[in-house]
Amino acid sequence: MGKSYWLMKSEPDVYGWDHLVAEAEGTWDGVRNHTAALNLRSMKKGDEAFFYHSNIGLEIVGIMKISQPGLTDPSDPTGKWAAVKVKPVRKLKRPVSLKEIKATPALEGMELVRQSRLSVSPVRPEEWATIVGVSKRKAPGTN
DNA sequence: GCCAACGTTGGC
DNA sequence: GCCAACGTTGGC
Repeated sequence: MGKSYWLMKSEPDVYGWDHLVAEAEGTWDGVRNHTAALNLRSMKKGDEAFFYHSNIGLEIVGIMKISQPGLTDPSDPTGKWAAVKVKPVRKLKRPVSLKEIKATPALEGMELVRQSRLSVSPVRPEEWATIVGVSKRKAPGTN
């Protein structure tokens, strides 16, 4: 099966892109929502994920890859919740904001938009390509 | 099994 | 700070 794409949210004042880069490899744990956990369990090694800054920033800042899938959440004493390990791949040339995503017709079906509270969501290949494309262009309204 | 109350997340 | 969306809990 081919590579899948994901979007993972974190509050940057708690754990942001720079934290992940500083660590070189991070454990994505603490997810306590069944839909998000199901998505975590569906990840395969080598899958790629957008790193999204929630609450502060509200934008996709970088791309990471799943380095170790199928882990048990080390922060969960019951051992029922899932986790994965991730490595940073690259920072986007410029962040792509939620506002811009919502303003892009090709992205209005994204889980990020449809279910805003979901912290780990799938991204369709065409949506992934659209966002990467947008990140290579100049931000709207700037010169 | 239904549903009201409550808690949490996250955008605005 | 507010509120909508969603999930969980507990009374009945």
